[in-house]
Amino acid sequence: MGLNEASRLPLYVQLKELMKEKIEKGEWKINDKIPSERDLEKDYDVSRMTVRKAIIELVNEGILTRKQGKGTFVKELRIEQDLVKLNGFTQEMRLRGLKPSTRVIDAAEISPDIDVRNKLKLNLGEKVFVLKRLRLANDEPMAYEVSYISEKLCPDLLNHNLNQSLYKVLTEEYNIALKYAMQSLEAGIASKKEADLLNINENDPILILERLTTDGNERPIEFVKSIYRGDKFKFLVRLTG
Amino acid sequence: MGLNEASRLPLYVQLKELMKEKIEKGEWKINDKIPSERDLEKDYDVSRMTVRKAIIELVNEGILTRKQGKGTFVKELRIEQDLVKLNGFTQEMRLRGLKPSTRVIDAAEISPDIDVRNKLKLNLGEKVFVLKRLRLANDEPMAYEVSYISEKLCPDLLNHNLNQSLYKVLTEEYNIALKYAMQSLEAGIASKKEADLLNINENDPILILERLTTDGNERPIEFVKSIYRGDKFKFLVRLTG
DNA sequence: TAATAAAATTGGTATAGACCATATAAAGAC
DNA sequence: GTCTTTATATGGTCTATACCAATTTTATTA
Repeated sequence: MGLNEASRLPLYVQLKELMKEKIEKGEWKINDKIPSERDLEKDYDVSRMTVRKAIIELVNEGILTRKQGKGTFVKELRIEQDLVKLNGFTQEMRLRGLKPSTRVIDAAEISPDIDVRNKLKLNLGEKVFVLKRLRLANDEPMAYEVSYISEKLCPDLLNHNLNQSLYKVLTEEYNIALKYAMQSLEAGIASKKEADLLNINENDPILILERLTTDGNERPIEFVKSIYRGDKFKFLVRLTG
Repeated sequence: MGLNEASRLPLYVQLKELMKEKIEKGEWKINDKIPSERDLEKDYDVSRMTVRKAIIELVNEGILTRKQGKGTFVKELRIEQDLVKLNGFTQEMRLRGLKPSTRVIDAAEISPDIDVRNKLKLNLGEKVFVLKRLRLANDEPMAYEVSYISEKLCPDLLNHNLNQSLYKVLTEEYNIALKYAMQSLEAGIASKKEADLLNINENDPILILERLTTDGNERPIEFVKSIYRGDKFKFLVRLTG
C-alpha cells in the first residue's frame, strides 16, 4: 500500500500516517531501524525532502529517534503520558499496554458558566454538552474528567455511545478533526468528592489538568478539566534545547 | 548584522537565534507580523527553505504563529512555563517579565546515592556536585531545586558564580551544550521543610518535577529535582494532534 | 588474522525552482 | 460607493540536486 496522490492529504502526512501504522501494527518494533530516507524515497516515489518532513515530525512527536550516519529507530515509549501529543485517554492507555475503560457518570445538555463559555467562545444562550467520566486503566480509577462541547457543533451527541472515544465520535459523526490543544497542569489536593471517585483519600495530592482543544483553524471544540491521581499519574515530557 | 557563513553553526540556527533576539529586544513585538519568507530570503541571502526551517522551529517552540496567505506573527507568550522548551529557570522568568533570582542554599561535592548515580550513568566512586537552590521571581520563592552534576564533567564547578545561570556556566566554561531532557511531573504535598523553604503551609499541594538533561549525544549531564509551589506554578503545554 | 584505509551508507544542511492554496489589495465595471 | 474580477502577497507542498558529517561496512595491507 503506497501513497495516494489523489488524496487531499499532503504526501508527507500520508507517509507519516503510514509509518505510524507500521509501528502500531507491530511491523516496526521498538528499537527497530526503519528504512533509510533514500529507501523510503524509492519505495514511495516521493522526494527525499518529503520523506524527511514526515520523519522529522515523528521525531518531534517522540515516536522516532535518529542519529547521523547511523539510522532512524523506533523509540521506546514510556509508561507515562506523553504530554506533547494530543491523544485521548483511550489511546494513551493502549499505548502503555493498559486496558482502558470509561465510565460515564453523567451526560447532559446545560447552559455553561461564564468560564466555560469564554473558553469555547460561545454566545449568550448557546448550550453545551457536559460529559462527566471516570477513566480507568485495568479497572482502576485513574482520572475524573469533565468535558464541555458546544452543542451546535454536534447536535444529538448524547445519542451516541460515549463509553468509547469521544474524539472518534467527533471525527466520524461530525467531521470534526481536533488538531491543537493548550493544556495546563497544576497541583492540587483532592476534595472529598474527588477522593471518593478516584479511590483515594481526601487531601491526597492530585494533578489538575485543563485542556482546550481546537480544530485546525483554532476554533475551540472541547474544554476538559481532568483530575488525575497524584500517586498513579506522572506526566513525562521530552524537551529539546 | 547578518549571518556568519564562517560560523560553525548552521545557517538556519543562526537565523533562528537572530529572530529570537529581535523578539527579546523588542524589535519585533507581540502580534507583530514579521517579514515574509521571501523577504528574509533576500535580506539574509539564504534559500527560502533555510528561512522556513528556522521559522518552523520557532513555531514549534511556540514563539511564532503563522497563517497561509496571511503571514507570520510573534506569538503572545503565556505566563506559565512552557513545558516543551528546555530553558533554565532564569530565562523562563525573564520571558514572562518577572525578575528571576537564585539563592544558593548549599553547594557541595558528594558521593551520589544509587538513584542519582544510575540516572547520570556514573561508575562507583565517581562524585557529583550537588547544588541546592531556591528560585525566586520578584523576590518571592517559586521553586526549590536540587541539581546533581557529574564532577568529572566540570571540575572546580563550585569555584564559579552559581547565583547566575548554571546552564551558562556549563556552556561557557566547560563547553557543554545541553540539548535534550526527559522530564517528569507529578503532584505531591509539601513536607515541613519544603513548606518552610517555599513560604507555604505544610501539606499544601506541590508539583514535583524531575529532569534528566543530556547533551547532543544523549550523554547525561545534569539531574534535577524541583519542587514548585502548587499555588503559584502552572505548567502550560501546547499539543498538536 | 588483525589493523588500517577506503568506500558506502545514512542523516544533516542548503540551494533552486515550481506550483498550489489562502488571503488581501488593486483595478475595473456599474 | 459598491460589487466583481484580477493581481499580488504569503504560507504550504513538493521535486531535484549537491555537498557535508558521522557511522558502518568492505577492501586492502602487513
